[in-house]
Amino acid sequence: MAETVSLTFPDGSVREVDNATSGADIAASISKSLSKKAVAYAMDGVLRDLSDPVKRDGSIELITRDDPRALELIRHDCAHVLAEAVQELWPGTQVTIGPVIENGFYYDFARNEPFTPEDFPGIEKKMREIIDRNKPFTKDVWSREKAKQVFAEKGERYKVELIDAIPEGDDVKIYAQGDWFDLCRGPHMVSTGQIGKAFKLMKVAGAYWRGDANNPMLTRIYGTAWANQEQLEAYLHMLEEAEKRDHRRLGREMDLFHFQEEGPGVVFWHSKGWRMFQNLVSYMRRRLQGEYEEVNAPQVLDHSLWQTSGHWGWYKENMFKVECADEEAEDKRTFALKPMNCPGHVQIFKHGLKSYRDLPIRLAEFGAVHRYEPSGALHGLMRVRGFTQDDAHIFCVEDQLAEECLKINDLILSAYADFGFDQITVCLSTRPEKRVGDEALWDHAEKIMHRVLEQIAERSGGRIKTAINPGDGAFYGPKFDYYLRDAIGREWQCGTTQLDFNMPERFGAFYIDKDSEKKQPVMIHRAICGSMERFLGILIENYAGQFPLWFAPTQVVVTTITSDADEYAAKVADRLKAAGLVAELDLRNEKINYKVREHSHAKVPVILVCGKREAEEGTVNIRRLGSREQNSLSLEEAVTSLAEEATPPDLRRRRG
RNA sequence: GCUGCUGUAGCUCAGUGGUAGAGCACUCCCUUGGUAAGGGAGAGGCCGCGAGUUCGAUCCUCGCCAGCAGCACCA
Repeated sequence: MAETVSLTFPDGSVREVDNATSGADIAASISKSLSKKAVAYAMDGVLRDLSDPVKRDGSIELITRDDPRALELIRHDCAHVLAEAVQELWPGTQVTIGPVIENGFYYDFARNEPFTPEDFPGIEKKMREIIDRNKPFTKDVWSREKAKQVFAEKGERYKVELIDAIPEGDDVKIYAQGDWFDLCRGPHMVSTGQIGKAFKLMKVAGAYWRGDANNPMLTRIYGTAWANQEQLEAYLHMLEEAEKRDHRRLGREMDLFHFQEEGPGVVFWHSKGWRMFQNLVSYMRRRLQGEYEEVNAPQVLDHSLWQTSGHWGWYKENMFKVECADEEAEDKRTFALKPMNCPGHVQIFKHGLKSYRDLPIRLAEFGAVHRYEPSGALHGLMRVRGFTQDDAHIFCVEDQLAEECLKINDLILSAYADFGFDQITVCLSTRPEKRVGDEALWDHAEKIMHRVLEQIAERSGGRIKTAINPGDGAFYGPKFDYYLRDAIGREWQCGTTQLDFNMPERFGAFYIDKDSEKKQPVMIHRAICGSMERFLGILIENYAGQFPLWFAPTQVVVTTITSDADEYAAKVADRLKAAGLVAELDLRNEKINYKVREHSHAKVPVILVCGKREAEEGTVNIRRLGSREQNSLSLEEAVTSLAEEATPPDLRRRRG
C-alpha cells in the first residue's frame, strides 16, 4: 500500500517520497557517486540497511563509508566475515554472537579444539578472500519455526537458544553474505567488499556463554577494524604507547616495587615506590586535618566479630583465616585478617557513650586490608590481595547526611584535581532488589542523595558529569561512585560514598539523643583514592612515570662533568636537601651523556649539571625531563624556584 | 575460579634428549669526557616446583605454583 512520507535531509530540505523507497533509491536520486559511496542510512539518527524502505516521516541521512558512524558497520560486518571464515576453515564450529566493541569486535565460537594466535594468519587470509568475493549482504525475515529448524539442522544449538530469547513480536532477521548466513539484528553495509582490509585479529580468550560462569566456556576471537590502514596503524601504535606506560613495567624500570611468587597479590615496595606511597598518604592526611580523627584498628580479630558484621557468612571465601601455626597450641581460636575497616571503626565508636552533641564523628584510617581475591582477578597494583584504603566512617544523624555527602564530594573532587584529574563522573546507585533497612529509610536516603547529586552538578557548573545506576546500590544503602578519566581516556572508579543502614544495627551502635534515649546513628563509608596501591598504579599510568615535581620520588639529580666539580656538586645537593627537596648526587666517573641518559630513563624530572664553569660561577645548569634545553641560573635562584615548584598543591593553597 | 598461553641470569630474550648462551644492568681496570650508550676484563643460572618416561630431562608426559590475556568476580 503505497503512501507518501516526508523526509528531512541534513541540509534542511524536505522531500515527499513513496514509503517503499529505499535508502539506496534515495542515494541514487541524489547522485551517482553518492549511490556508490553510501553504505547505510540513518533515520532519525538510527542506522538502517541501505535496502530498507523508509516507511515513515523522519530526518534522513545517507552514511558513506568514511562517516564515523560507518565504523560500527565495518566492525560488525567484519565479525560476520570472521565467523564465515572460521566455519569455512573448521566446519562444525558453532557460531554464537559477534558484537561490536570499543575499537573492534569479537566473535564467540563453540569448538572442542580452541583457537590459538597461530591460527590468525590463516583466518585473516580467508577473511580477505571473503571480502574480495564482495558478496552482497541480504536480509530475510524468517518465521521462528523456520529459523529454529534451520539452525537446529545445522547443529547450531546456541543460535536456537538466541532465537528463543528474541522477544515475541520482534522479527527474526537473517543476514546472508553469499551462501553463509547468520541470525542478526543488523544493520549491515551493502556488501563484504566495503569492509576493506584495515582489520587485524588481536587475541583469543575464553568467555562464558551469555556471560554466566555456570554456562560452558566458548572461545572468543577479538579483532580490531578501521576505515583505513592509517587508522589501524594509529590504533596499533596507541596500544604500544599504552603498553609502555603499564605501571607494572614502569614499576620495574623505575625501581618502585615488585611482586614475587611467594606473595601473589601483595606488593614489595622498594624505597622509591614507598616514598611515593608515603607522599600520597601525607597528602591525604593533610587533607583530613581538622575534620577527621585518624585511628588505627587491629589487623587480626576473632572471627566472632566478623560473624557479627556478617562478613564471615557471605564474604568468607574472600577472607584470610588466621590461627596459631602450632598444631599443639592450646589456644586454637580462629581469627581473621581484616578485609574491611568498618567493623573496627564501629568498635571505636562504641567505646564509651556518645552524645548527639558529638555527631558527626568522622573516623579515618589508612587501613591495610586483605582480601582473598580470585587468582585470575589479580593485576599488578590495580587488583591485589593486600592493600591500604584511605578509609573513613562517619557516624551521624539523618539530618546531617546531605551536608556530609557534599563535604566528602568537595574533598574528593579537590584531591583528584590536585593529581590532574578533572574529568569526573559521579554515579548514584539506588536500592537493589536484595536489601536491608525499611523502605521509608531508603526513600528518605535516596531523596537526599538525588538532591546532593543535583547540587554536585550545579556547583561544578556542569563540569562534573552525573549519572544514575538504578538497582546498583549496596544491600545496606545507596552510594555515590566517583569515576575519573586518565590521560589516555580510561575511566577508573576510585572514590565512593556509601550510606549504611545495616552495620550500626548489627553491632548495636548508638548515641544518646536529646531526649536521653538511645538512637542508632547512620553510618557513611567513604574512600577517596580507594586503594592507595591502585591509585598509585593509576597515577603511574596517567603520568607515564613522569610525575610533577611535587610527587616525583626523586626530584633532582645533581651530577658532574668531571671530578673537578665534585665538591661543588655536593654542596649543591646539600642546599637542595636543606630546602626540602629529594636530591641525589651522581659523581660517578661516567660521561655526562651517559649520566643524562640514565637519569632520563629513570624519569628524574630535573637534572642539575655542575661542571668547572658552574663551580667557578656559583651557578647550576638545569635540564628538564623530556627537554633538550639547558638553562643556567644561580644556585640560590635554582633552589628557591625548585623548592617552590615542589610544594604540594594543598600546601601552596594554604600558604595563599 | 574458568579457558588459552607462558615460566632459562636483576631485565629483555636465544637455545639443546648428553647439567647452557647474547645484549643491557652489576663488579674491577683504563678513560676526566659540556647534556640520551667511551674501551677492556670479570662475576652471575637447581633452565618455576614435584613426580613420571629414559642409560641420561632445562627440553617429552602428568600434577602443582606463579605470571599474562580475556571471561566471571570486586558485597
